[in-house]
Amino acid sequence: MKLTYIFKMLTDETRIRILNILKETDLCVCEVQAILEISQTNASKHLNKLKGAGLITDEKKSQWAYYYLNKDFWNNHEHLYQYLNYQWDTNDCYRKDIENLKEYKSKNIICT
Amino acid sequence: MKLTYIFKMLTDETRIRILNILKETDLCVCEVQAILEISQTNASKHLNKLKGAGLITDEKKSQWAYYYLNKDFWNNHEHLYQYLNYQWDTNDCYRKDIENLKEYKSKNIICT
DNA sequence: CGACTATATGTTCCTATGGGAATATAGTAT
DNA sequence: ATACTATATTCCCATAGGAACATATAGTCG
Repeated sequence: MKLTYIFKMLTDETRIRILNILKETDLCVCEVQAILEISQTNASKHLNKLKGAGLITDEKKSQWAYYYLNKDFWNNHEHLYQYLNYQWDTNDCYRKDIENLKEYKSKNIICT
Repeated sequence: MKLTYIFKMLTDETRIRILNILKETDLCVCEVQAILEISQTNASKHLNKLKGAGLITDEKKSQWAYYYLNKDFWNNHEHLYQYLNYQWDTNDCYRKDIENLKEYKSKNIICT
């Protein structure tokens, strides 16, 4: 895997935000869409891109596609993961997304 | 400084190679050009871009522009630096650039 | 001054990428 | 089968970015 290709995955704000919430828990497309307040197309496309690059994986359960961090990848890129975690922790935007995630989860909403 | 902006700086192979050799020593444009075997325009533009993003700094000495890593930046992005160092160390392409750098320096060439 | 070296910038071309809207596909429920 | 939900994909548009070439600027030397 080319190094520049990995960084390209990280040049989009939406993808960084997706990785941030996926580090907390696995999520399906419509949950990502709701939590980050982005369009379905957008969510699906970015998730697919991250999956293609191996940063995340998915698992289909009936009509849902659950996405989660690809442990193998991040174990092999430990420093990068630490770097991202620091950024996520210290940036209000990303922290807000995590709050949204928790609020959303607390509502026990079934995908609308 | 936006996180995605930093990653954008790292999506170009030439820029990654430049950072790799600059971590060893400061270099002027024509040295970068010679060591990486790229065009003068290319070297200058990428160096300027890295400088604009704060990843490197420069110092003008008569007609030369010496570029070097911006310590302040990399101290604030320690994990990212460690990640890059691991990549540079374990990748033959980058190691070859370092060899070229050392060979070039051993010749005591004055910028041609 | 003119010639030369080092560096920076502008122009053009080409490709890559993100987003929205619409559409397609697939699974579920009735 | 029909309706509905979840997800993926296609088309289109706008923009960004890199490379090459030419040109401009700046400093040095004679």
